[in-house]
Amino acid sequence: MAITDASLVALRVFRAVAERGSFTAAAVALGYTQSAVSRQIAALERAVGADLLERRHDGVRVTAAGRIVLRRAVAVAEQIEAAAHELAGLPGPDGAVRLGWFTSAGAGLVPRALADLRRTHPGVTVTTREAATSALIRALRAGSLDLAVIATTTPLGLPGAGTPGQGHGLPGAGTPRRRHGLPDAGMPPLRTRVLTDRSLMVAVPANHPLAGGSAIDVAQLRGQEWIAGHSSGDERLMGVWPGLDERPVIAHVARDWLAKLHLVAAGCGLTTIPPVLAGTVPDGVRVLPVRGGSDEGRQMMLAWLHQPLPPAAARLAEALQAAAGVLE
Amino acid sequence: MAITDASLVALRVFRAVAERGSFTAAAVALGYTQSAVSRQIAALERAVGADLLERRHDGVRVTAAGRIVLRRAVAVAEQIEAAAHELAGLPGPDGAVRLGWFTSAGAGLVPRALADLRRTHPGVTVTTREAATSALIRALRAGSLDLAVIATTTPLGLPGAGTPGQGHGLPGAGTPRRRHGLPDAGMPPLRTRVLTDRSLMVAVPANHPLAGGSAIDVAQLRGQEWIAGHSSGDERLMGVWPGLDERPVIAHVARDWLAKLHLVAAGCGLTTIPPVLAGTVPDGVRVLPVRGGSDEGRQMMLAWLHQPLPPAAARLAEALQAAAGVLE
DNA sequence: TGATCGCCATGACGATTACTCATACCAGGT
DNA sequence: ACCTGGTATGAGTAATCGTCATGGCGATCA
Repeated sequence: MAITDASLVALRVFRAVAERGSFTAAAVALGYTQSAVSRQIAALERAVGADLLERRHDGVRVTAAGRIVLRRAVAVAEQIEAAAHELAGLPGPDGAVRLGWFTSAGAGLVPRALADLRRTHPGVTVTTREAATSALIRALRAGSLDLAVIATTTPLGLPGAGTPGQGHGLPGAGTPRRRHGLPDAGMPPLRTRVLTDRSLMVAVPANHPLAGGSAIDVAQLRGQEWIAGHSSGDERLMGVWPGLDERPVIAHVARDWLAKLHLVAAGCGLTTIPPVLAGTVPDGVRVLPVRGGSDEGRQMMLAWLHQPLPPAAARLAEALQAAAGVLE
Repeated sequence: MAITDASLVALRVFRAVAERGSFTAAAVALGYTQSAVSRQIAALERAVGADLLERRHDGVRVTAAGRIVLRRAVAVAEQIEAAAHELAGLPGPDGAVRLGWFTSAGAGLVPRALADLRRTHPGVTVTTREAATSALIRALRAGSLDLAVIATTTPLGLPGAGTPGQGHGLPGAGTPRRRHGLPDAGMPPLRTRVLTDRSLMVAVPANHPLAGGSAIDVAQLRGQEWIAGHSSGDERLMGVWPGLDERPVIAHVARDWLAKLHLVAAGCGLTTIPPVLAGTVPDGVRVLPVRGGSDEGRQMMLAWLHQPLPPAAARLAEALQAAAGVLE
């Protein structure tokens, strides 16, 4: 192999490791796991044909070959950054904003906010894309996204959740405050704002015995059949009630919310649902809060990197905040 | 997405397209298909968020955004090249040569040559890796390999086979000559030397009715059961006789030569085999030439990029040539 | 006008890569 | 002996990459 087989990602990771002297620290900073960093470094060393880092018990040291590659990695990054700046100077669509969102926010919040924004600010163009929260955070840092709607799922053990980061309010918010549960410890710190802070609910078929009440007692969830969400990495899609104190009976597994909700409507089982989606359920589905058991609160947050937000992004942020307020 | 999502491969492909004004020409030059080039450009354009190339019926033109990226792509390539040069100046193992080889050569030629070389030049260190011929050619061009043993499989329609390239002999060979069947039309031209030029053979079980003769008539291959090789891209692993004029009965599919040959020994069927592997068959297998039908000749060639070969690589080339001579 | 050619785009598919979680191993400290 | 901090690697899954085949478009030619 040769250094021409290296990837930009590997060079970026190597730089972060070299600057921090630790795979683990670089992983946190970049939003990867230590394992991914280790593999990227190994791949780069294979490509180069030399050890770039000397492993020690308390981290790593850059070798002579590593210093050569580091210098060039920095220069490559500068070329890419220069290209980005030059491209930014080109005429482009005014008011273009790139928004990322995690799955549940897609159906329940983003469309409403975009429709409102189109009415109040027709000049703002928004492109959106769905991703897991960890990928959204990486994209913010990489400059791929301007804004992201992220979920706080700290109780589920997200990567990078060890040390709470710091967040900031909207432009002009003043003193930084610590935000509880922000799933990110990277640098530079992201700025965030809480959009909603609600407890999870359960979607039941309208003709289900539990559908007649105003709330479900957690004990009544025992013995039910569940429509489980797909579980992958940090993206634990909802399905079984998180506080269920028995082994769940999983009748169906689906990733798609539409499929899940229609399965509920058809009487195939129950599923956990965030309140943001309550307004999107089809006929034949009731959404109910759960009493008792542990608090299953979840926050939905808006995150961004650069302060101040450009006007178009600020308008979008306001629209998202307003839409979330309606849902509260 | 952002330009930071770009890959070095995409930048390299974009440069080749921009310089040639054509996806198809760039594909030939780089050893890809037009389709792969098209996808790489599309991915890069998504990353950048702008069209880099203006499509026309007779090729492509670089856009304003494309010119910016092109300049930076060249600069990035220069940084990578500089790193390679600086790394080359580091103390490393003397006489290290990187050899690539296609599957059949691995068992039949390379081990013999390496053993000979170890005896005659113990200071030469060789690392080898297996790959399909098209990937080997790409690796030579990328500087990942110093030498490659490649197969000429032009009758099987290899990518880039349209225009024969030019080849040269070993150091000091003099005037360039056209080499028939070289599966490569990229620039700069590779230098090649034919190692063997033999006809394919058939491996039959020792107790098979066809095993008693000194050769097999092509008509006798009808109705036999075959052990087929895996077929993937340009790497058509051998199995069914290429000139068979009936629909083959495939009893087994295996990629591994050892497995294939032991299946033959067990009486499970016949398989096509290059002569280079004749000396590696286990007990219970006979290898026979085939008479009649079309000529199923195949060349095994040595290829490299830079002239003159460094001393260690030249020694390896000689060892491979000598080993091939024994097999002729 | 229809056929042909050259060129890029895209569907479908299989192989490879990238990343995660879980676990193993090592060194150092208490 | 146990704990902590750190890197390496097995296993599994999703995404990406590249190929072949095919489609669409424009230009040229008979």
